[in-house]
Amino acid sequence: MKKTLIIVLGPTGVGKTELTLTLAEKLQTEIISCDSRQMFKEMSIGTARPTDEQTKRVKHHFVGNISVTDYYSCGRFEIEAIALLNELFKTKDVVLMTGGSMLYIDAICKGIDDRPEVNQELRDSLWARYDKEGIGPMRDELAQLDPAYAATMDAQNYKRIIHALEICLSTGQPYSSIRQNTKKDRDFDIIKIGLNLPREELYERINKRVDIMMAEGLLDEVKSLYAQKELNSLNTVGYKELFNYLDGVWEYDYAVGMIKQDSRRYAKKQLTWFRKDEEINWFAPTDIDGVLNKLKELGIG
RNA sequence: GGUACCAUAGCUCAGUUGGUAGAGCAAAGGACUGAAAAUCCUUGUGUCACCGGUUCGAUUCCUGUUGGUACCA
Repeated sequence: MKKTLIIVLGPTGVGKTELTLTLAEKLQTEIISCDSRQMFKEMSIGTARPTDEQTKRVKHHFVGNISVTDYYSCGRFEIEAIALLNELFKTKDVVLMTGGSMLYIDAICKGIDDRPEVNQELRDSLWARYDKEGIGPMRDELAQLDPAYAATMDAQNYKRIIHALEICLSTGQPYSSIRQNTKKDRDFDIIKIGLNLPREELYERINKRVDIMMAEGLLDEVKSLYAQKELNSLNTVGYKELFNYLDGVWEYDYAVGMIKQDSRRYAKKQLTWFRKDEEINWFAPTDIDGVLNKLKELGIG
């Protein structure tokens, strides 16, 4: 029998965790988190990571399993999560995945090109160069090394330009020749369940959740990570704003307001991404019966 | 109560020597294959507070009203 991966996705704060837990209990299975920030063990409150009580109810994977100082990427996630899925499918017909990291979801559903991992020294030197001379000369160099990519690139997006240069320089090949963007076939079925709410309601939930995080001690969590604030893992909503507060750049109330605003923007960005995915079956986060009926219709449960 | 100043986009404000108006922020839309909770792009019609007057024409000038702010009582 063909195995099935059910992915519960949606914008931040919509209520994925609770619905997925209920599903996991009904389906007697485990949960793979697909969240690029809940993996970091030092970041708990600010990422709304599942509680100990919740992870006791159902076994979770990729939650608090690495450190903020570790390097990670969607490429690694593809390799590790697919390996885990193969393992879980030995004993289970259905496995759940949930999260809102769009690129990570794509890495599982469609796969991602094999690409050499970043050489940290090269990356550091390119960023030092960017700080010094700006993106112009680097864009020109990339256009020399990879005219095909340069023709389609976003000329303002320095982060992507620098990464393309990284690949060109470390492999000696044009970035576009490595970026094949071919879809990998999976030997399991995928069902996508999307959760959403009317925009206003979603934003209210997000705002309220930020207040709850603050009450739960997010500021202390952020203080304990202050020394590492330059790490990419901490370039994260909820953390970057409070670093500004701790640095005296922002007032406390303003910083908390900015966490809310940045969270709302993140949710909007996620919805933009998900909107074009026609495979998603959309439900309200409380509509567990609707989800179960849909799954039954598809032969699950 | 008196005097002065203010009232323009969701917010903060600019502006029109009288020819119906534009910035920042917010918000919305979008791109996106290895740092993705990142990074980047696009989008500004609103009874110019209300009533009346002057004028070919008023958001702009004038009278009054309402609301706000400051000072004086």
